[in-house]
Amino acid sequence: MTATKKRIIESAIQVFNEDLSAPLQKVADNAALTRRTLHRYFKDRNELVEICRQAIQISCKKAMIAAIQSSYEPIVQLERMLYAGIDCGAKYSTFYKMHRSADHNHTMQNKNCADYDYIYTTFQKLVIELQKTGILNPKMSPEWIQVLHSGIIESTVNAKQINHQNIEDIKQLAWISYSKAISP
Amino acid sequence: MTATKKRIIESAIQVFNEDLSAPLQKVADNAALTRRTLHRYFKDRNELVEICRQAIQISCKKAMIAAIQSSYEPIVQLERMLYAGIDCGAKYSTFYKMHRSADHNHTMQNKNCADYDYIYTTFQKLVIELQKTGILNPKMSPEWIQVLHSGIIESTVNAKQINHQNIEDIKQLAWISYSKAISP
DNA sequence: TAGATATTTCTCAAATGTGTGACATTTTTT
DNA sequence: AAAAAATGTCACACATTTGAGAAATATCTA
Repeated sequence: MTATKKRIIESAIQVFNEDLSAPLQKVADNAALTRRTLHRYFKDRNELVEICRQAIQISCKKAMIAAIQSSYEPIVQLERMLYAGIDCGAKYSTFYKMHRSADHNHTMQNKNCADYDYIYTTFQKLVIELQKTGILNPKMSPEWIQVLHSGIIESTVNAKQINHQNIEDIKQLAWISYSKAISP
Repeated sequence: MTATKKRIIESAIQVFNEDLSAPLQKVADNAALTRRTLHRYFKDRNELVEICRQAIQISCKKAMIAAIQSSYEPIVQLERMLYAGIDCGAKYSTFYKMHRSADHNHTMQNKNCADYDYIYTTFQKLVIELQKTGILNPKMSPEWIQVLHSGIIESTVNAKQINHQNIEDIKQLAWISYSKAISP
């Protein structure tokens, strides 16, 4: 994959994340190249959108699975999953929404869906395990803890835009806030 | 304002919230009426978008200011501001973004900007006050506590869509999570 | 520097979206 | 039930967006 193609995809992800029907001219401007060049790399708009979705899936999946496999300690796994989501930034909320939107047909035949499920059943097992050992609040459902997880990630995306703070500081703030929120 | 006009605006807010450049046909479909009817109520697309923005501002401002004025106790005010945001739902994140986007020219001449500032300087004063009295964690900046606030609201929007839980239960969960997250 | 490759510029046709007039149909009001 | 008001259907002009060819220009590479 050429550098230009990557550049277009990153630009498109940024633009489409906040306006899926934005004209391709916007994507081209954002990537600092012409629309004609953009059309040489992608058959049509649909293909570009689809490739963006794939790129988001691949990078988020990779980060989340690496986080899960980076430790055997549930609490460490949970912490690293949060950091992985923060590293994905705005992509994460799209990833999250993709498998939950009403029109999405979630099926195990689809590799992406299967991986998504692996990630979130693992997450839920982690949470239940930590609730049993008294580390997490047993009164909060795993589902709530999960939406909170993505809400905190969303917060860090906003914090980055507004505050221009050090990303490591933001990560620490996020983990402190999150772990306190869900502790008994 | 007729019921139809309201219906169109609510529909448009839903659609534009997730895709600002969506075709008007989508708005019409979502409101279960024809594009022709939609055009009878609004001069053009810009007018509809602008009216949606006004509607969001009015309803969010009203809810937030009422929350502030509903008590003299800072911690109660903070709690009610969270509930007010939750009641606004998806509108809240648009409201929040409107005054913070890069191209928005934030000026005190504009009533909406002035009101927004009133709400958020009040919020910050509240937080600083509560940090002084040891109720909130003094190590977290008011800015972070604010992005967390909107992140938690975002979480409740997702929780509603996914879990179809009782809204009052979600509010309680949200407040418990938030207050713990920001306590010392 | 010469040749290959990538990008831009300009152009244009096709597709899609927007706004409106004329008239039919439905719903509401009296 | 008749009149009035609101909504739908169809047709159309116009604007914007999309996708691609052809040639000029820029960039990279040996």
